[in-house]
Amino acid sequence: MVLSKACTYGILASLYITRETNKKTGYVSIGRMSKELHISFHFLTKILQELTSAGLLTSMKGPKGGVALKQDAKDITLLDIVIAIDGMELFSECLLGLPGCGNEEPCAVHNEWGGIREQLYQTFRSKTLATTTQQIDEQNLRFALPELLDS
Amino acid sequence: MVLSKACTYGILASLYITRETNKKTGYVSIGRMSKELHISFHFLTKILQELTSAGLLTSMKGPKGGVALKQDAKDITLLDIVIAIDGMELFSECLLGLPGCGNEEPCAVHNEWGGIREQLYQTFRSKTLATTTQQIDEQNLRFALPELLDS
DNA sequence: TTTTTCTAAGACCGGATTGTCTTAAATTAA
DNA sequence: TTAATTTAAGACAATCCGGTCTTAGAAAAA
Repeated sequence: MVLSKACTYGILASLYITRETNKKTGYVSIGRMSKELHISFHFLTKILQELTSAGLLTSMKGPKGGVALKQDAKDITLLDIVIAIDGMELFSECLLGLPGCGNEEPCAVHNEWGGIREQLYQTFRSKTLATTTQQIDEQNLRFALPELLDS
Repeated sequence: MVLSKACTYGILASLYITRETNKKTGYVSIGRMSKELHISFHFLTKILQELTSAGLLTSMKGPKGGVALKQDAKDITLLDIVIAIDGMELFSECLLGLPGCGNEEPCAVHNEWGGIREQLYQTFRSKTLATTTQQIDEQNLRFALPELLDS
């Protein structure tokens, strides 16, 4: 798995918050969000706390409370969220896990992976919450988990 | 982590086997290999068993036994090894983990991730054990874990 | 045949990640 | 002030992966 589950939940939740705060001012309830995105409430809360302490979100307790973007949606990138939750390892580590791998001592796939990794970085960096939610609305893209089916 | 540790160990071991069987005929001892690559013997054994049951290696018990490539080194790609150990998920799954994501119902990063994923796939597919070991020798590339330092 | 050298196979443990639950604290509304 | 709503925080359980260990079994050598 390239991104941890916590990280993908963090991205989906951030997109949800962006769309909701477009509609109405104020905070978005974590309880309501967890229901609509089909993510465990307590797990989602923990993830959003990480984004809050990273300075990407603010929160408010009590009735009418919830979370909101701390910065403008055009100033938060998906890269910010990935780094806040999963850290920088994805963009710095050797694909084969060789500790000293670098330009001086490259491994067998160092150059290829370096290029791919850079594209991944630029992809996350170029997508802000604003542009991504706009894209979602225009192209009717998916950004939520489906309800789990009972089997 | 893009590849599991088991998968990277499988790649490193396969490259080692290719280089050793270049020198002498017959089988490569797992015990000796685990020492030189600094990988746990029993863990390496488990990984090599997966590669054996996937048809990439053969094994022989007893003295002078060990493992060997079942096919020619130019017919085994790094992709074969990745798929044998980690499966196809890396090359098929949605980056955001949305179950139904595809061309009909794309997620917000579907197209970008699709392109990157394809490059990753082609990189692994284009590198055979033969070409990669040749590259390692010519360019003096790293393909083994360093000995762990006592601290 | 017996011993030694190996791989085969699977039980087992520890730590990280994922996910659940409970309690506390803050804020609003009545 | 009191009650209701909501996040904060942390304990806790379950699951998966990485790694270790033990026993079995096969093949070669003595």
